Amino acid sequence: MNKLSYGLLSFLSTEPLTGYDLMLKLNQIWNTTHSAIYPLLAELEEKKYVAYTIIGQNSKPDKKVYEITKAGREVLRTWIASPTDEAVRKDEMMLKIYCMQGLDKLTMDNLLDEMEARYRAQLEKYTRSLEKIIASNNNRFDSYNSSKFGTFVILQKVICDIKTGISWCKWLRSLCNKASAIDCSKDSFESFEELMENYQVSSIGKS
Amino acid sequence: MNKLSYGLLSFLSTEPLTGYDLMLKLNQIWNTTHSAIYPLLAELEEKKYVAYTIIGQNSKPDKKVYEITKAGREVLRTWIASPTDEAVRKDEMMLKIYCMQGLDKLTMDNLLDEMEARYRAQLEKYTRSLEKIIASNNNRFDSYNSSKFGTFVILQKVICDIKTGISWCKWLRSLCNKASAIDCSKDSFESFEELMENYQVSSIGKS
DNA sequence: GGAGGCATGTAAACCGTTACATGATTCC
DNA sequence: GGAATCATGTAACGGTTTACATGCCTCC
Repeated sequence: MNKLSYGLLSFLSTEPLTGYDLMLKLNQIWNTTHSAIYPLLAELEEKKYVAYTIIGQNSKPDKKVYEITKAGREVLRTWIASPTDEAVRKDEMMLKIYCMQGLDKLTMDNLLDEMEARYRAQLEKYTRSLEKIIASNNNRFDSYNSSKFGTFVILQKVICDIKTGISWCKWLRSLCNKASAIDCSKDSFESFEELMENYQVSSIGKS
Repeated sequence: MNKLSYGLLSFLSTEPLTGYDLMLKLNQIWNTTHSAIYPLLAELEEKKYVAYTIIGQNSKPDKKVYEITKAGREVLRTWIASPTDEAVRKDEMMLKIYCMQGLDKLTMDNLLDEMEARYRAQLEKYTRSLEKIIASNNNRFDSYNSSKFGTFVILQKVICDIKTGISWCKWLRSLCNKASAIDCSKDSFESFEELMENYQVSSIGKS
């Protein structure tokens, strides 16, 4: 049972899904491919943590719709109570940004353009996902036990992270365009970090 | 030349470092282990992209301090101009949060506690790193071409992401403690996403 | 005495991605 | 006609992690 196996069980815990659906949904928060998913689903089925039903479709290939079993939910519960590993992050763009001191203005501008465009594409994609989730739930959740509530709160975070990314791109671009030196001790310095701090303390810190 | 190899060259582009140092620094933005780094450094040395000097230390093991070569910088430049892959994210905690609909209050509270504690530990660690960078640069950067400027701007983003995480934990906890239903269409709904949006449009969007 | 940090390295096991493979339909 | 979407699967390769291996120093 590797982490992706638990990821599959997690997503099956709220609704029955095909391997293909699992790939699409999981990819929103956990990078993976269908080639990794199909063999794991077969293993989970052998272990009786999931069961599938074959649905024949006309004009589309047959599909296997997987459901989690009681044994599967039990394994999930054990995993959730066990220690959690740190998040894995590997962002090639950040490595390139690290090199900025050695880059000419044009290359730097191109990098920032590419980065901001990517964030904007992601923002549109995830915003649409969130709108769908909210609409399919008729604009309300009875409690955190509602189905789709997990997706709802995760999408909120993902979207905020992307927006932070876009703001950061803008902030970085303005710093690169500056003719004068950057004085970090000066009060007027537009520190990205400080801006965020002011916001968060005043708006959420109190709750 | 895989991505980690370029990561090593990136970090060597600003200062000479040992394999051990590279592991510590890279880990701030790119999860890896020393076992992956040492063989790659040997390969980079064979290809003449890096060169090392052995430094004998008393009371500590000898170390190999690596420097990037002209050929290495050339490869870096080519890589930076080439297409960039999407970031890889694998966060086990998010998978567990996805399952929240099936969790009892106690398990949920424990998860949120664990998550917030982790974010706070990260915040302290990265804040210290940032302070060191700023202090070692005497509170100023002449331009984006300054050494350490890459680390400076990346740390700002990392810290903001962590702070967003902490705020999100608080927001989520308040939602879980709510007795009444959550109405997303209502004006008074504390949408995490909307809060962030208001902030970012007013403070940075204009620049 | 044991744990942890500094410092390097190898080997095996495991995991993940890419490419191969198939096939019908829809859209440009 | 070609590309994209739905839908499943396997095989080979490459990458990553864990464990093994060493050794000295410092701090508790």
